[in-house]
Order: sequence, then C-alpha cells, then structure tokens
Amino acid sequence: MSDDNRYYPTEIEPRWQAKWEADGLYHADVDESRPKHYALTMLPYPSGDLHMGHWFAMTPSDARARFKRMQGYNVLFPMGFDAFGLPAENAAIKRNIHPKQWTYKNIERMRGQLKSMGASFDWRREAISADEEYYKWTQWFFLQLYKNGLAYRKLAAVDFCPTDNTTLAREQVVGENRVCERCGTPVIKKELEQWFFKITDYADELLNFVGIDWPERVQTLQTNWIGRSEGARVFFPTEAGENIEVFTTRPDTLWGATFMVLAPEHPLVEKLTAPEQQAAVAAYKEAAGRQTDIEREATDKEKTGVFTGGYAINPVNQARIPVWIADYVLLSYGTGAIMAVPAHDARDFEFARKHGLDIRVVIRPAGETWEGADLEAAWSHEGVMVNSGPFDGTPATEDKGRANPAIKAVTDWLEKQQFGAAAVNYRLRDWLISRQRYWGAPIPMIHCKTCGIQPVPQDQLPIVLPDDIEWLPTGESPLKLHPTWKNVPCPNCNEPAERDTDTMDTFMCSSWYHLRYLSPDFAGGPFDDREYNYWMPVDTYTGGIEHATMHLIYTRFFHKALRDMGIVEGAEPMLQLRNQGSVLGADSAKMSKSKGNVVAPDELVAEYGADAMRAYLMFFTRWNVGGPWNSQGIEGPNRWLRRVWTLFTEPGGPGNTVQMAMLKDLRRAVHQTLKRVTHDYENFEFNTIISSLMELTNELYRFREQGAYGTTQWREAQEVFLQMMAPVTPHIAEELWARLGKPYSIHTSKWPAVDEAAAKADEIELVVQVNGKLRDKIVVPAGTSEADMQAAALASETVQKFLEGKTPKKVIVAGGKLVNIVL
RNA sequence: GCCGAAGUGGCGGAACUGGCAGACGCGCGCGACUCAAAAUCGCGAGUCCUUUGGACGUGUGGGUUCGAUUCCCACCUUCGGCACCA
Repeated sequence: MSDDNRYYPTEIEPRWQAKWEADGLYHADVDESRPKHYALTMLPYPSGDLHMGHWFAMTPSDARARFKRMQGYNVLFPMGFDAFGLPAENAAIKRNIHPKQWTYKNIERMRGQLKSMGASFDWRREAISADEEYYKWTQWFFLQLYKNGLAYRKLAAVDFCPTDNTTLAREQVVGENRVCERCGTPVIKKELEQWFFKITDYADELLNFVGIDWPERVQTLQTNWIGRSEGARVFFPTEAGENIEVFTTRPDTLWGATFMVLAPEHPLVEKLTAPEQQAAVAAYKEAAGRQTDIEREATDKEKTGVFTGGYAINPVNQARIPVWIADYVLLSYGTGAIMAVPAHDARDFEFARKHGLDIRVVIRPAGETWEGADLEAAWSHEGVMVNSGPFDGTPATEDKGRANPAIKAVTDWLEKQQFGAAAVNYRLRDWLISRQRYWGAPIPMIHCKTCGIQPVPQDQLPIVLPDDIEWLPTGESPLKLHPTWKNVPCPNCNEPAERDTDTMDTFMCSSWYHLRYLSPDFAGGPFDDREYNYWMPVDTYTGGIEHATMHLIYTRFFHKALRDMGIVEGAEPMLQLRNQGSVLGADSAKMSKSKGNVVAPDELVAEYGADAMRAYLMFFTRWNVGGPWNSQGIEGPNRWLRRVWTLFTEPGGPGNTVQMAMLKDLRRAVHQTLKRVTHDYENFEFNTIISSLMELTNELYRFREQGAYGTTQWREAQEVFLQMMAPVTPHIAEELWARLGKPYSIHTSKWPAVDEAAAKADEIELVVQVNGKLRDKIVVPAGTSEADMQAAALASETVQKFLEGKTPKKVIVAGGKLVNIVL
C-alpha cells in the first residue's frame, strides 16, 4: 500500500484481483440449500485482443451477476473460448503460424485481459471448444443426432464462399448481395454432398416463446427467419401422367389458376417438355444455371420463362392449363412448382401480361364486375369468390390461413375431394454443418466403399485433429490432403475406408458450451448430471443481437433435440435473454483497424483503472443500444471515483451542531437511491445506476459539510453506498470497505434492504399549474389532503396574479403532487 | 415492397402507470487556489425577448386530454431484419 492516502487504482486493483483469485471468492459449487443463479455471457472468439465490445458486453453482465450474488444467490458466472474457427486458419496462411498455436496464444493473452476487468468469473469452469476433451463431446453429440435421424447427408446446391473456401449455412449468408457473413465475399452455389441437421423438424416449436423472457426483437427476427406460412398442397395431374405438387397460401384462388410454373431445375421438366419445345427449354435452363443467385433473385428483374409445351389439368374445374418454366420460381422453396393465379398474385400477373396468358378473376369486391382484361394489377385484397363453382359468394378476407373463411372452406373441401391437403411451409432450411476447413471438430464419420457411411464407434472418440497439416486454400478440406489421417479401417467390415475430411461449423461447438461449463473436466459424458440438475437452465443470458438467427436459434434447436433424446430436460436452455448494443468508433462506424477508429481498452485501463472503465462503459449509453465511443467521457466516472475516495478517506465538516432533520434527510437520500439502484440492476438499466450514485455522492458531500460525518447515519450511508457501487466498481468498493473495517468481502455481503419508512418524504413540493402551465411550487407536508392542496394552490400569490380575479372553471389535483387550475 | 426499432441542448443521455422536460455526465464559459499551469473546488448556461418576468421548445403536421417526450392518425428521417418465399 502506498504511504499517501490518494486513490491509486493501478495499485489497488491487481492486489484485490490476486486475493479474490487466491481465496476462490467467485467459485460456485452445487449447494442445494441455496437458490442458484446461472448468469451467462456469450463466450469470446480468441481473436487476439479483448476489445471494447467485449468489455461493453461483459462488464454489465458481471455487475448483474455480482448483484445477484449479493442478493443471496449462489451464482455461476463462467467464461471460456469459442476457439475453433476460420480466422485462426487464415492467420496460419498469412503468418505461417499453426492455428493451434495462434489460438492458444491468443487465449493466454485474452485470459489475462479478462482478469484485468476484475470480473467475477469462476475460472475453474473454463471451457475451450478446441480442447480434445471438449470436442470429443461435440463429436459425441453429432453421433447422437445421427443416431436419432437428425443428422443426414445430402447432395444439394449449397452456398460456398470462394474466399474462405468452404460451404456455409444459410444463416451465414447475409445481405442483399448474399455475401459471406465472415469475409463479405459474394457466395456461389456448388453441388456438394454435405451434412445437415434437421432443424426444420423443430420449426414449429422454435416459434413458441412461451415461458422464456426474450426480447420481442429477437422473437420477431427468429419468427421471420423461420417464415411459417399456412396453406395447402394441391396435386395437378398432367397430360404426361405425373402429378405436379404445388404449395399455395391461397387455395381459395384455385379456380383462377390459368397456368403453372416450374423452377427450371424441377425434376419433372424433362418429362413435361414437348419435343418441339425441347430446344427452347434446354436453352433457358442453361441460361438460368449460369446466373448467379443475386441476378436470379433480384426482385426488379423482368420475368422471363418458356413454355414447356406440356399441359396440366386444374383439378377443381378440369381446365387444361399450360406448364411453363421460369426462374422466378425457386426449387429451394415449397415444392419448386407453383400454380399461377395472375389475377391475384403480382408476380403471376406480370408474367401473364408479358407472355399473353389468361387472367381469370375469382375474387372481387361485391358489386364490381371487372374481369381479368380490366385489371391494372393483381387484386390481393378482400372480396367475394366468383367464377369458383360451388364457392361463389364465399367472402374472402385479407386474413392469412384458416382465419380467412374462403381459405378455410376451400381447404376443407380439397381434403374431402382428395385434391390436396392443408399444409404448412417454412422458409427455414436445414442447418448445413460441413466445412471444408482444418480448424474445427472433425466430423466423426467414415466412408466405406462397401458399407457406405459408418459412424465412428463412440469409444474411439475423440477423432483428433492432426497437428501436421498443410494449409492450402484449395476448396478441399486440408484434412483430405493429409497423407495418412483419413485412412482407417471400416468399423463394420474392417476393409480400408476413409474418414470424413470435413469439420463441423463452429456454431455446433457453441450450441452446447453452457453445458460444458457445468463440469469442464468431466470424463463420463458431456456434463455431470448432478451439476446439470442444480444449475440449468441458464437464468440470464447476455450477448449481441447479431446472433438472433444463428447461435440463438441453433442453441434452442440443439437443446430441444437433446431433450427429445433424453439427454437434457426442459423446453428451453436459457430463460432470460438480454442483448447489448454495440460500441462504435467515434465516427459512428464499426470499430475496425482499417478505419483507424479502434480504441484499445488496455490503454484506458492502464491510465484510469478497470473500475473507471467499468463505470464508464455502464454509464455512457443505454446498454441495449450502444453507440459511438468517446474516450473523453471517461473523465466523468474517473472524477466520480476520486470524489468517492476523498469522501471516504478524509474526515470533513466543521462538526457543528448536528441537526436531527438533516440526518433524516441523509437517510432518505440513501434509501431512495437504494430503491432506484436495486430496481435498475434488476432491469438492466445500468446507466441510471451510475447517475443515481453520482447524485448521491454530490449529496453526501453536502451532508458532510453540514456535519453528518461521524454519526451512525453517516456510517450507514457509507456502507450502503459501497455496497451499491460494488457490482460496478468492485476494487475500490472492496478497498474502502476494508478501510471502514468491515469484514471481507463486500462482494459476499448481503445486499441492503430498503427502509421504506426512511425513504419516504415528509414534505413534498407541490407543483401548481394554471391552464397546464407551471406557475408556482409550494412545499406542503406529505399526506396533505387534496382539498388542502387545492386551497394552498389557490392561496398562492403568483397564482392569484394569473387568475386575475376570475373563478376557476375546474381544479384538478393529480398524483398527490400537482394542482392544475383551469380558467 | 414487407416487418421492426429509434428521432429530446454543442455531445452521451434522464424523465416510474400521461403530471415540474433536459437529472447525471462530457465539453464549454466565468471565478477561487497558483508565480504560472495541471489537478481540485465554486458558480453559470435549452432558445428567443430589454428586465423583475414572459413567450417558445422533445423530427414534422394534426387529434384526444385540464395537462402529451409519453396515447391516437398521417408524414419525414435514420438504423436493423426479410425480400420473386408462391
């Protein structure tokens, strides 16, 4: 300790951090006698340095975990590393350093930086997804999914990033230009055999958020992503013999289907094409195949297509309708074929007008008589069914699905007639998890020429990633190029076979890391049931919203799949989710080295200390919003902490006659603040916690001037104040707590209770308005009756001036603190 | 195009169920301390009007109300998501 009495955060902070660690102060063990709280913050990718975003995400999470701990919960707050992934491999290529070495060196560095935050992580729980003992279980989960029919292999046109040389999940392709989420390169389509997880089996359940407290925004993003639409499947017989199956959300417009459109790649195209159209169809298919997805899916593109020469029969009215192919129909959605109803669908309308196809009106507002030829655009609003045989006169609303009487009636009828059936379709695709990269968990499968695909027997896990590897960006998995690694005997016939040389999407690793934290060293399974039964589910999960349709949907799927296999319990893994916003550069752009707007937290910590940094991060903006960074602003919290230090370490005040009224005011200020601060911690309103504490600091200075120093009320104020600030600024709070002579540690002390009686004001400032405008303020005793308030307001001189002798029309007393006199 | 979120001083932001707009802080100005500076402390400030005092003021326009940053309608701007999804 320094000789002088000044605030030296760089001396205090490492000292307490060392003590907390030595004492295992934040170790959380199963304790059935206490209520548990599992606080989880998204684990970092070991990119090299802990940046501002990490601090911004983790500091409030830590503060809230500390708050919960002081409230008496047994709090588990673990930390780990999402250690597999592309950047490590790209670094290997660029700097000629092994991905493993690069990753573990970064982890070492970041672990130290994380410790400098003074967060209350239980480091015994650390889990690193690239550790063999970790990915052994990632592979084990893959095998469980495989055995339960939730992992399958399929040849499909998949998204491929030509820069990162790997396939991607649909979720990892973003934006209008369909670019790789990691590197921003436009993706291309490749026909490849890949592993998928059947997340679509859980589409409906994933839409259900009952029982979990997740932000509306995330629920909306996931709901839109899953994209459920209700409608019907309908079979259209063709003259070639085969049926065309379509999905439609508007079965009520079936009588208006005047042609059909297949995606160019649809398997029936060949059969349906008439000899005289073969050349045209082949040419169109080839042209469509050459286009990129971006070109093809551009909404403003003119609708092209060609007639196949084939005809289908509309099952509801036996109409003979032509079958076309066009690239505005996508093979990947629905059945890859549509019934076209140009009168009631904008796309079909455009196509019909361009190619001179029939437009038949089947829904029209009552009283109108227009027909297809009169239309300027497709009619997609409400009306009454016409030209629809038995359904003429049925009202059609704009409601979707069975809420629409027309859709309901026609769907029921279709089922009876066996023309089709009610059906639900989703935008969600199965999760593609194969990656043609080295730095990931190898897929534990073996390809045998005679036995086909064989799972690796469980007792052979983990399939260890070889260290001796060449990182050539070839588009093939580096594991394939390893001279020996892939060669294994088939587990079934023992003949030479080959390992799957792809690795798993790292989102697979992060789908279950919250389970590995429970028992990172457990060898008997992915987690120890005893720990699971006590700690799960996660009570509070915090992280960025950018994971709404990736990690956050995968981990819910994963949990539900494990539940159905009997591995875990409960419908959801995380009960409460809160998202932080992001810290931007001072120029409001994303912090990035290339823009030169990166501010390194380490430098600020070295200058101001972790506590000032933590306080500023929680103070400078609404946590769930984020915003541009301004280093200058840290001066505020920095001065505040210095003022607090001085307030607590220097005796003050002239010590003249202490007035009881003043001490009552002091207690009121303390307990009112405590009430607000408790509420704000509970509700993730961190910026106002700091404001309230700053306000109280300013008031405490005034009370000290008035001679409060040395009284029991002053002592209480000091203790409660330190406890309130402890979750935000743990080091200075611990130091001053010790200097007050309080027992170690403030972080395991009991959160103070609000003394409601003390918090209550005994005088209130009555706001007096005339015609809604503020005119006067009068101090009256708390509990003054409304009549007395009214009288006091009317008696006010200022008010009399505004009344100008008139009698008020009406006097309103509101909220026990305001009188409005209406003239 | 569809869906969602947000617009408050020079800046970040506050305002619990409609009830004192601008708390708290940054920056700024003035003063004290100092030979001087830094640090610290004190005071000041939404805009406009000459003042004691008043008018206006929460993206714009309207509405409901005794009273609107808060509720309703329309519009503008910014950001995010989805997008030929049948």
